[in-house]
Amino acid sequence: MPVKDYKKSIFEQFARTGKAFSNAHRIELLEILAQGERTVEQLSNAADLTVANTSQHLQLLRNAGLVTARKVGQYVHYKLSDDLVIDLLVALRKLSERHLAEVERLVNTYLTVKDDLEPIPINELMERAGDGVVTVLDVRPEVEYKAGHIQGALSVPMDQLEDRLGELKPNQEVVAYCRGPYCMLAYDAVAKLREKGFTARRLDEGFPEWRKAGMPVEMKDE
Amino acid sequence: MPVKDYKKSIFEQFARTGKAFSNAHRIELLEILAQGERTVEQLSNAADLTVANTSQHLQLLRNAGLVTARKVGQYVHYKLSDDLVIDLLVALRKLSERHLAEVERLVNTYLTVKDDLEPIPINELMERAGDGVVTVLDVRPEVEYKAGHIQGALSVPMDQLEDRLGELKPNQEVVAYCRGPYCMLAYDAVAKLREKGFTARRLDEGFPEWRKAGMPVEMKDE
DNA sequence: GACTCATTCAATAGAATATGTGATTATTGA
DNA sequence: TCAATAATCACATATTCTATTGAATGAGTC
Repeated sequence: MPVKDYKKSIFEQFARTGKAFSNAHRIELLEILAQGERTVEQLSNAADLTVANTSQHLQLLRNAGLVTARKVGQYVHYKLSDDLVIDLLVALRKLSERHLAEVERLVNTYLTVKDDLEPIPINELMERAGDGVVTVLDVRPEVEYKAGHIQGALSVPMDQLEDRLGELKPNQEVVAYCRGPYCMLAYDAVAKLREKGFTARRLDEGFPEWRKAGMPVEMKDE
Repeated sequence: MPVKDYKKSIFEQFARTGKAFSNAHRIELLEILAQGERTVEQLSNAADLTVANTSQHLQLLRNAGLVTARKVGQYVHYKLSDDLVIDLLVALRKLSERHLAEVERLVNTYLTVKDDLEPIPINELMERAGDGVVTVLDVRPEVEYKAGHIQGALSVPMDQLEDRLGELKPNQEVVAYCRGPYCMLAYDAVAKLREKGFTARRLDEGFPEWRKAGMPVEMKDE
């Protein structure tokens, strides 16, 4: 095989990986999988796609080596094949934010409160959580909490927050987190908590970034 | 705009960036541009595409915000809009290498000498170049050298190497570099130099990585 | 102003992709 | 064994992407 063909085929291989990121639904699926393992049905619900369609996108992602599947009974569980996929997702987010004015517009329109909430960086939360002086609040749906969460975090899904305020220590600062930079659950939670008189901030990033940073993670039990 | 639409449009924006990386020719163009600024004609030659086709791919890349163009006389010079693009290219390479067995096969087939050549990492070259004890050799085509090269490097394009061996100090170690991890020029150069009795190694990575690492760079003059 | 050259544009045909529908497979539990 | 369910497959269709061709633009030159 001449060098020219070698070059051609290696770029084709890269493009195969790139193609996985060329469709909005697939990116959404990957972002959901960045939270943790999910079944096809869960994914199709979360991304609002038909099951067949979801399945096909997953096949493509699997062929590109980005996700792996394991069958448990009649369910097939998919997950990201490793953290390099998260690296690429993060690089894609950063690049898009930097270069597409439209992204910035969308983010500003929807996350206007962003600067008011004084986000706390991962490192700082890690230190302070160790001292036991903050309540770490996971406001994602319970199923996502069960699949993996920050060590010591309390699960209070957003839609139950108002009813369960009594479970929080009144004088302790609360740090809420959710899925990642474009997830609005934690914003809503902090707004609600402050409204009710709590001292609350949100984690700078989401659960995938926390795990990626090598910080302690738990599964299932609180 | 409801949250659902917001989510939809933000993933669509990410996909727009992703699409740029979904075609082998476009990735090749980006890799070439990672070397430095190029005109449309240079790009079309290097990537072996028609000018019109090259131009169209460049439009797409420009719309995605990945490259910028400036017109000088009748020539249009394109370059990467910033280093985040290189970050994404690198992430894409790494991910593809990890997950596509085919990439590994290609790399092994063509770069079998890889381990024999004891590549020198960027940091180490930086230290040793400061002491003036190594000759740094740029074996890319001269036009690429002129567009930017490692400070103090000597330009000896691969096809002239054999005729210009006299310009090298015989007792000094030579470090050759070229475009990046999949560029074979530096491998060929090291093999040739060793054959002729020189002590030669190749730089671990290429010029884009060197510049990216914040190491000193020169343009035009040697 | 006519000419040349680099680049872009516009139109087209053909290839690849995305999605919905309905059938098929695999597994579980009755 | 049969029914129910999760997931995949197979096909048809609409859409999008890509490469090609030839014309248009626009800057420099004679």
